[in-house]
Amino acid sequence: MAQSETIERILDAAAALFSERGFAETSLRTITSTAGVNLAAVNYHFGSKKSLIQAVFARVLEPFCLELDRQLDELSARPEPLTTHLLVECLSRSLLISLRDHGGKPEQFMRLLGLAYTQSQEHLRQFIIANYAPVHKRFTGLLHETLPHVEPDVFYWRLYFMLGASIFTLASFDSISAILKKDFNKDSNVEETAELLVSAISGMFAAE
Amino acid sequence: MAQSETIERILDAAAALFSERGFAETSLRTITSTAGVNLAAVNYHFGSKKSLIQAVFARVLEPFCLELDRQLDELSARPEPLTTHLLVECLSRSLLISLRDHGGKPEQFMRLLGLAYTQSQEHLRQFIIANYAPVHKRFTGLLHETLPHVEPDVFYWRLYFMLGASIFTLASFDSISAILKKDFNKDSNVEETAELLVSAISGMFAAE
DNA sequence: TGTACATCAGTGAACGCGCGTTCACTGATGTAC
DNA sequence: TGTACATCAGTGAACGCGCGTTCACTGATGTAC
Repeated sequence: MAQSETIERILDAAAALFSERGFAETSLRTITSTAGVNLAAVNYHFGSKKSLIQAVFARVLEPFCLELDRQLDELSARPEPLTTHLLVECLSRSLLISLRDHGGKPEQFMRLLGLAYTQSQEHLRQFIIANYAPVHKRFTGLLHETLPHVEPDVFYWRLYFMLGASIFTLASFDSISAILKKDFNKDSNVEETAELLVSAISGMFAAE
Repeated sequence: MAQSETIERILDAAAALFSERGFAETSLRTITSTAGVNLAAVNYHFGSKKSLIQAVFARVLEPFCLELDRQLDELSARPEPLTTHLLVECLSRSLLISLRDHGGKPEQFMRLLGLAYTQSQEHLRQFIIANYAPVHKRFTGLLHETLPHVEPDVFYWRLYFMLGASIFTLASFDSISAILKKDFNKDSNVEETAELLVSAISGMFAAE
């Protein structure tokens, strides 16, 4: 039996449409007609719309977490001590590399991540926590070690500041860069913006 | 004719439900049954669901922008020069004061603001820009004057970093503070968190 | 003061529509003998 | 090699349901004369 393309086509269309409009605003009919497959194919392959949403996230989070784990191995093997800036840079690099290697777009990834947090998708939050907690714990543990003077609760809040700044900005990357082009005739790209984010976030962690 | 309570009851219920679930996930039936009014009352008083969404935002943005304008007047009247920290603090204070004076909740306000940016509500973004651009321009203009060494495009990105960190964190305030209570037995309140935000954001603007 | 009318907030029931899901079915491919 | 059957990706049409909106209507209050 020839390997089916249908599943990949559905996932591609769903990722693009979810990230643009959100989950509730995207119907299975829009997804399947965009993907050029039959309406019933989603329920045939994934069982339900909820499971499709989770599958979209798994496909994008899996490579990212593997890459981050690998990059953290490399960084930890170095002789010199870790710094806040090195670790934040490592996080950013892992994201960009894993997306580049799997044909993903950072804007789309970040919009999806933002949706997971802001739309009421309790099943999705639990799915993400259940599957990707270990590498999350590893990263935040290492990062906190570089900031021994920062209290645990303040550190925790700043993690969310970092997450919010990153998700919000890269999720709106297209519209913000369009404004920059219009107002300042300045071209932007995701890599440079990620560098600005890394600097700003490092400054934020070092505050006070 | 006795002043009708219906409109206020609808706005209260809609603000609470929208901020918890998003726009598409909140039906007019849920809103009207929560408010204890007739289903048709929304279309009678507001004309459509879209207009109701805009009315919810107007009720919360109006007092905030007035307060911010007032606070900026006060700040500008002082003899000493403005600083980044003073301005960010002023923004935070205006938000908290305007909400306190009008019975609003910062978490709800921020979740709504987050929805406006992340859910595909073009009509809403245009409505907000059309109505509240002047005070936005005034604030960002003053803030940029305190950072003469920061290029316009970098400044613009950092504005979004600030916005993202604030919206994302305060929108999830309840769940984050629940985790802090559980893991570190630490009680949080919005005012203290806002102070942490102001410090972190000032550090972020001062980075590099 | 009394009456006829206008105004308007609010109502109950129904409308058509798009939604996620289901189901009986098709047809190509793989497997057992 | 040939045949019967199993497997499974994919299909077309229909299902019931909840949605936003509409509409004819009610009843209380305000206004003109």
